[in-house]
Amino acid sequence: MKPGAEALHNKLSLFIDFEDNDNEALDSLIDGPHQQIPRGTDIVTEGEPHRRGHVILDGWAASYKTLPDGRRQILSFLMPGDIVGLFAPVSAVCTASVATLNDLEVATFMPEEVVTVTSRSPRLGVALGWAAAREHEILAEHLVNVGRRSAAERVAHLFLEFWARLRVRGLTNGKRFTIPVTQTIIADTLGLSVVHVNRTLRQLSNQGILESNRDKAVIVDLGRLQALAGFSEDFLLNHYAPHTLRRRVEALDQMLGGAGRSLDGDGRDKTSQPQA
Amino acid sequence: MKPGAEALHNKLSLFIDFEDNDNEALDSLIDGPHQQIPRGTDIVTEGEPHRRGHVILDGWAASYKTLPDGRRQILSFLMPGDIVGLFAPVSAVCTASVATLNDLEVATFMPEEVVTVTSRSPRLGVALGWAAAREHEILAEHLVNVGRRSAAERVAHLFLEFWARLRVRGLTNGKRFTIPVTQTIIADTLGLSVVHVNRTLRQLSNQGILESNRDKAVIVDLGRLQALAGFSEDFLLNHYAPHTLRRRVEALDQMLGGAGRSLDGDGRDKTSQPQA
DNA sequence: CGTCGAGTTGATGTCTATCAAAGTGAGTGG
DNA sequence: CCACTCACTTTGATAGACATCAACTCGACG
Repeated sequence: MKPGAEALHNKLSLFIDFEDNDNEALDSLIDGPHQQIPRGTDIVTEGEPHRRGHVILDGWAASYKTLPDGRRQILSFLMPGDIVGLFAPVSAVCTASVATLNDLEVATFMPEEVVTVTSRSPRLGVALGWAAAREHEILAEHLVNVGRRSAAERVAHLFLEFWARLRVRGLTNGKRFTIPVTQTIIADTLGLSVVHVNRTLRQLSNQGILESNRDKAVIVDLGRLQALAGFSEDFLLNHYAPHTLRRRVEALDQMLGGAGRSLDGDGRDKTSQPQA
Repeated sequence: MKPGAEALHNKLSLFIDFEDNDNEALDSLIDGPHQQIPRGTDIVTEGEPHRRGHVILDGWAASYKTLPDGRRQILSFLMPGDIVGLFAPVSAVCTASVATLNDLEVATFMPEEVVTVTSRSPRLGVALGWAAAREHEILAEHLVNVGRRSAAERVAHLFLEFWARLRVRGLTNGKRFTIPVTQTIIADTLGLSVVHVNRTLRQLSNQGILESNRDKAVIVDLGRLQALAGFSEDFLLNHYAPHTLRRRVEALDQMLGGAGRSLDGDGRDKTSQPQA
């Protein structure tokens, strides 16, 4: 497997056990032309029609919306293994922009290739749908964050999200990880001012909870960070309970294959605990 | 067509021109057992496994998340024609609750019926996927709202959203419409306190822009309300430009038709995930 | 007629924004 | 090798938006 595809593979492994033809199908998404994109570039622009899709192989990007007066809200972060424009054709034009946060390496694909991929490997299609669903989850969690949490809680939660997402892809080094994210960007994610993000970060650092700068972050005291964030077990579960998820996939496989088998009893398996 | 299904039909008409078998397929979603649910009931509970799906025929509901200490964030509103649990099987347990805001009439369906429906009418499946994608859009818009707008802007935007969504379904009476929404609920939607929502609403009323109470709202000065909200044309477009959307559907129809089989590209994959 | 949900209003407090400016550190060019 | 810039972080002072606390009104309801 190509090195850059590993993160994507790791991520999707949460949902399905890969078989040969899944791998082949997946490869067809990342076999397209690769591209190096310098930091600070918009690879998607709000209001413009959709172009090619991108699989992020290395680097980070962020999707965002801007208001006429320049205020900006970041919606989500895209990291290695994430896919931009997966279901692009669903809307006429892009509804948000996507900007690179550091130098990015991507594989590009044509929108219709998604159809090809899912027809070659329906199971992979399902996994991709799941991945999209999780993005929806994360968006919802961001809304809670911004709507109902204090600055410190928001920051704590965001860093835990980074950590969790990178971990799943095998991109962390214990409690240390790389984040190409300035305080300005954090501010635009959390609906705060840069100054206040700075003070909050400083406070977390002084309290021996979290160290961070533009390049990297170190979780010094995980327990207190989680306590601060009120990091919900459910959220963790979605990230760390592949077995639960795998069972769901099997159930759905049946649905797709048998088109009408009963699903009774599905979902009763909320048993397994997140293994942090 | 059953009366309660009209809103759903209207909504989906934005995406496809209905044909006979589409109608039949759609009917199978609402032919299931109907139910009357009193106001203030949770029809879905965060953390519990998924049960049946619901098509809302009459009344409103809201999906929300709560924090351990009781703070609450409403994620989205569900009105007649909206579907709860459309793609439920994608996650093991519900990640948000759904509560009724007034007495609700719903049709219920089993999760696997979605598969049946989309296989009987792939075009309808696509339309359902589209609808889900739009919900994703609305969620993103809520995030911008809460993260980067002032109280007055948030309120203005929310009421314009209500108006737009109801209009599409033929549920408005000019600039007057029914909303079973208390100020407490608005507060939990916008990340504000009840008191401040009240003052903001009062201010809008005093300025002759918007009149509202628990039952209904009247847009008195649409121009100023839109100006206040910075209501983007894009957002409107997504709600009012069926022709654009229709063209996209045709394009996708071709993709689906060309690439092969009915179920592989089934609508489910085209979504960025169901509401809640 | 008392209770209850909802809306309203005033007084007070605080979290966070805004304004302003200085400090760091990597990278550039002379 | 040393200015010098640029992007980013940090810190102080001040202001404002919104939260919180508390109390009152009003209509619906049993």
